Amino acid sequence: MITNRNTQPTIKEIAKRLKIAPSTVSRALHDHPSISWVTTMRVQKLAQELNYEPNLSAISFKQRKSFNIGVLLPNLSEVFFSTALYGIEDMASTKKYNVLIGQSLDDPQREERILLSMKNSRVDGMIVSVGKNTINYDHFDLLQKCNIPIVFFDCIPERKDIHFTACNLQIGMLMAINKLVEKGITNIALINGPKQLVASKQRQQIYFQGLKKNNLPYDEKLIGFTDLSKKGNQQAMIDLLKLENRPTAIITFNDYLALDAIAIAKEQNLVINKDIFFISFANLPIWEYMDDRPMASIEQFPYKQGEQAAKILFSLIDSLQNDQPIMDYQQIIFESKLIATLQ
Amino acid sequence: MITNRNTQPTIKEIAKRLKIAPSTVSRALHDHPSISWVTTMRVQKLAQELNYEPNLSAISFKQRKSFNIGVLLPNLSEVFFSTALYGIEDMASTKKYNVLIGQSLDDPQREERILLSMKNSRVDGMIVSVGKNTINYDHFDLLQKCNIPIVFFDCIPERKDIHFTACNLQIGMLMAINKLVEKGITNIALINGPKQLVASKQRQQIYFQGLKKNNLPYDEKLIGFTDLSKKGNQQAMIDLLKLENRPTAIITFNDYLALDAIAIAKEQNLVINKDIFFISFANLPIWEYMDDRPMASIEQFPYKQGEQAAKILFSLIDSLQNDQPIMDYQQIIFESKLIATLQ
DNA sequence: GCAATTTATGCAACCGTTTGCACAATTTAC
DNA sequence: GTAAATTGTGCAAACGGTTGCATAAATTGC
Repeated sequence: MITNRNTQPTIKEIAKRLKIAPSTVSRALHDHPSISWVTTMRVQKLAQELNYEPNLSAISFKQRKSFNIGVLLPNLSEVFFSTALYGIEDMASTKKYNVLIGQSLDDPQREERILLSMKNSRVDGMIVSVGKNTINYDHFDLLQKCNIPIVFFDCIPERKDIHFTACNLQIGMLMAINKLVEKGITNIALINGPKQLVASKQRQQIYFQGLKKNNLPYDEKLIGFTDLSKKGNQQAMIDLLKLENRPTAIITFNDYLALDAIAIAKEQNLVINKDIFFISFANLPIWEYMDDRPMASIEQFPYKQGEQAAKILFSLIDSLQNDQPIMDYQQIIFESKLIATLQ
Repeated sequence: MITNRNTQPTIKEIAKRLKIAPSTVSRALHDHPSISWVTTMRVQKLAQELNYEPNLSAISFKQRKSFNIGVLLPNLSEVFFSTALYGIEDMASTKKYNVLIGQSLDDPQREERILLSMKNSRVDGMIVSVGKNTINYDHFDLLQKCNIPIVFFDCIPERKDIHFTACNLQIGMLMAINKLVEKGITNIALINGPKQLVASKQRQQIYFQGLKKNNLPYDEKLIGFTDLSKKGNQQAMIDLLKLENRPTAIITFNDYLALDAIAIAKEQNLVINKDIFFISFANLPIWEYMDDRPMASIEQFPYKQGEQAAKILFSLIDSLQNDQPIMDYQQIIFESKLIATLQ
C-alpha cells in the first residue's frame, strides 16, 4: 500500500520558518541585489535543506509561460524525424524547456487536433513538420494569432511569411547527377512524391537543373509520381521500367520509396548497381546492412534542422516575452551533401 | 512585422460582460446544476462567441495537476519505441493529456536529468522504459516519494514493487524452437544482451526451457553475449561461428543484433536460411525488404504495451487524485507471438 | 401569512510566485 | 544636526479558475 500526501516545500514555508516575507525569500532565491548577503545565504541554505524546487505550474501561470514547446511531425518511426527530435530536445534542455510531442501520421485532421490541443495547453511555441496530405493551413494561422510562434522544418508550407529551417537539395542533387554521368549513365529518371508537396516541386526543379548542367536531354516520361504508399511506389517503378528507353538510374523521393523501387527492380531480375542505379534522399542507417542499396544518398541533416529550428523558436519566444516586434522571418537553409553508401 | 498582445478571453471577461460573478460563469461552463438554464445558456453562448478556452496553466496550478505525462525511453529511432509511443499518445489524447518526451539514449545520467526535469515540471505521472546501462534506481524512487506514479514498460527494473506492462517471451520462444526442431535444426545458439538486463536473464531462462521441452542438450558454449554495440555484436557472432559444432540456428536478443550477426554470417559465405537460420525479437518493418533476414521474429506488441501502460498510469493518477490508497502493483503481461517473416 | 425549504447567485479565499511600491533603518552629504 | 540618499524588508495585488459558504429571492408547506 502506497499513500502519502505530496508536501513539497514552498516559498511561504521557507518564509514562515525564517520569519521573513515570502517576497524576500523569492528575491533571495534569485540573488536579487536588494537582499542582504546574510538573508540570501540563510534562505538558500534552508531551501537546499528542504529540497525546495520552485513550483513550475505556479510560475508558468504567473509568467504566462509554460516552458513547454510542442513538436508536431508526421512520424517518429522515420529515423529522419526521430533524429530531428534529438536536435530539438538537446536545444530545449539547454533552455530548460520541455518538449511535447505529437505525431500527425500524415492525417490532416489528427494534425489539427494535436495543434489545437497544444495551443490549449499553452505551449510557448511550436516546431512543425507538415504532413504530406495537408493543404489547409488555417490552424497554423490561428496559433500565430494567439501569439504562439511556429517554426517549420523540412516539410514546410509553400509560403514566404514563415520561419523555417530546411535543406537545399541543389548541391546534393548536382553531385549525384555528376557522379552518374561520370559513370557514363545518362538515362536518369526521377520518382517524385505528391505534386502538391514543396519538397516534390523542389526536387523536380533541381533534377531539371542538374540535367541541364550536364547537357542531358529532359524527357518528361522519365519523371514518375507516387503518393508514397507502397502500391503507388511500386506502380511508379513498374511504369518506368516499361519505358522503351528504360532508365539506368533512378532518383527516388525518399529512402522508403527507394526500398520499394529496388524491390521491383529485383523482381524484374535487374542487378542493382550494375543494371540499374539508385540515388535517394535522407540516409537510413539500415542501408549498410543491405546488399542492394542506392549508390548514394543525399543527406539532409535532420539533427541540425531540428536544433536550429529550436534555436529560432527560442529567439522568437524571447522577443515576444520582451515585447519586441518580430521584424522578419528567420529562415535557415542548410546545404545538402551526397553520401556514397557503397563500400 | 508581427506584433499583437495575446488577449485570450477569460472567465472574468465573460463575467464582466454578462454582469455576473466569475464563479457563476465557471459553474455555468461546467453545467453545474445549481445554475439556472437561462444563465448557463447565456454564458455558454458568449463563451463560444469569444472562443473562450480555459487557461490550462491556471487550472493545472489550482488543481495541482499538469495534465502532462512524461515518457522516458531509450531511443525513438527504434521502431519498437516509436510504436509504443503511438499507443501512449492515443490513450493520452482520449484522457485529454499531453505527452512530454525524453530520450535517454541509454545514458543513465541523461536518464536521470530528464527524469528530474520532468519531476520539476510537475508531470502527473511517468511511463518509463529503462535504458540498458541503468543500474541505480534511486531517482525513480524519488519520484514515487513526490507522489508521481511511474509505470514501466518493456525494459523494466527487476523489482516486485512496480507497476508495469511487459511481454512474456515464453510462448514465442517455444514456438520458435519448435519450428526449428521441426526443420531438423537442433544446434541452436543464443546471442544474448548484457547480463544485468532483466530482458537478458529472461531470454536465457526461456531459451533453456525451450531446449528442455524439446529434449535438446544444453550447451553453455552456445550462449554468446554482447553489449549490443556493433563491435560486440560482431565479436559474439564470430566466436559462435568458430565453435567446433557450429550452430545452425541463432536466436538474437534483438533485430539490430540480428542485422550484425547476419552480416558476419554472410561474410563467412554462409547462406542465410539455408546454412544458418536466425530468429529475432521485435519485428522491424524493414525486414520485408531484405533478402537475408531471420526466418521468424518474436512479436512483443509495443503499441499495446504503451497503450496499457498509459491506461494503468491514468488509473493511478485518478486514485491519487481521489486520495484512494493504491493497494497493489498493477502488472500486465502480454503473450508474445512468433511471426514468420519469410514469404 | 409566516416559517421552512428550495433555487440561483455572489463573495471571498485559495493555489505559489513575482513585483511595484511603501517604508523603516541606516548611512552619507554638507 | 538635519536633509538626502541608500539599503533591506514587507505589504499587497496580481495571474485565472474553483469552491465552500453566505445570502437573496422564489417557492412550498401548513
